[in-house]
Amino acid sequence: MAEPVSAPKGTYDILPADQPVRRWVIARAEAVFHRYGYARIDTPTFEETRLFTRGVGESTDIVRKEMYTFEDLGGRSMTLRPEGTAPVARAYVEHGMHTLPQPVKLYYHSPMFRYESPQSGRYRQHHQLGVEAFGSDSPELDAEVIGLLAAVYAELGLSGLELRINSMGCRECRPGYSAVLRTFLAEHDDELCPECRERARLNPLRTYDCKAAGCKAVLQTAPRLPDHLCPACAEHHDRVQGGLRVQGIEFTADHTLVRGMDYYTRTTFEYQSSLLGAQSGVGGGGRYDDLVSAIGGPPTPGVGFGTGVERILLALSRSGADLPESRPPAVYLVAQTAEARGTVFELAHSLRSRGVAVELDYMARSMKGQMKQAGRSGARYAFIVGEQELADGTVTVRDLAEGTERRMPREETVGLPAPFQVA
RNA sequence: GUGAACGUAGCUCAGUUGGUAGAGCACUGGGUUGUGGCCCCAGCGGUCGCGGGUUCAAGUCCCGUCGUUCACCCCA
Repeated sequence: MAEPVSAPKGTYDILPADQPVRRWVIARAEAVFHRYGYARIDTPTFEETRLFTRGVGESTDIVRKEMYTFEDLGGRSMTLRPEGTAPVARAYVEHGMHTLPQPVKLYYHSPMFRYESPQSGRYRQHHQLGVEAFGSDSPELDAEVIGLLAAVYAELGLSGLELRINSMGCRECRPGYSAVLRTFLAEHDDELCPECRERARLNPLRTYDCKAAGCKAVLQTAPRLPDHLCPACAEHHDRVQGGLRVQGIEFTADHTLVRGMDYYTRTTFEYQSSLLGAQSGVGGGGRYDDLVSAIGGPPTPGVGFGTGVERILLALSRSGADLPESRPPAVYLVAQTAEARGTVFELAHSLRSRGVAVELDYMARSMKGQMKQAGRSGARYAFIVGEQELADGTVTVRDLAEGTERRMPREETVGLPAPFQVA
């Protein structure tokens, strides 16, 4: 026997039994996206590597150590999409969407790839649902996007989420704060972990990601970002919070919330669930007013979020909610004798072409075996064809839920009441 | 990339101080010849993750490796 092959580390198969809940989550989320005026976009699974190095940022963990990058046969460097925003921004530019009425509101559902060590709720291939709105710098749009994500979670019955928000400032005020923070960190160099010393030089804001006790202690006394926002950013931040209050959304301001992509400006936010353990983030996003120009487009503001399908599923299953299961066939056809099989096969075709979901036996099972299958399949009806039915052109229709049955001509079976007609 | 625990039938697991593998569920058949979901009986199914080592003998001890889980880290 050949050596067995298993799915790559950190990946998984989405089995038939897993599909219904997943499809339900995606469909409900899409319904909410449409309600808020977002249209679907699909971008390629891989992109030129420089889209991410320029868009997401050279100093981020994603770019530095988590990308699936490869050279194609033409010698071009390609990367499996690690996040959804940069590709959608690329498509916005490439298709001249700045000529459309702004803002342009797009959503996606796509697999993402990151070379990380897997654990619960963290995979090398996972799926995100996300939205991006380009072309408006209105703080109401930030508040709406945050509210939209809350609406998605509400639609799915996901509760117990905590929302944290922050402002990263803009290109006017952030460099000033960065410099102040860098100076401060330099003064406390000996108290920082080695990685943070590096971060302090390259991108001081990244030190907020660190969980080391020493670094956290230093940052407790560090100059705070909110105190260094320019008047325009401060006002924007206030108005976002006002917009959240209007929608009745509770949040906590967290000035240490720094997300993993360098493109964020002004608003950042994150929803966390206590049901998820260490990987508590269910979804998050923010504003990225410099991203489009960074990848070669016209200066265009934008705001959006991404939320993890697997994390939603995990939180949902741990919350003990009632979740959808797979749909059974409406009818299971039973051939009592070998001679009846031909008629049953014909009947299956005829019913299916009228839109009825039909299942039947392919394993030459006994009648009892077929009845057993019929019961387990969850079908409402068993249609039984035996010697007598064969002789007079009828079929015995057994209602498996009621335990009742009657004979009727085969042509009349399609007239049975729902759920018979459920496809 | 670092640390810890775990890795036995498709699934969930048991396996005593090392003596060449078991249960439940699932699957197949049967329980007197035209009928399911319950019950009973039988059957199918395992290179004990993989590779080395110690031993007369290893699922059981040791080392390595791969994988899973948890934590660090990072994020969805």
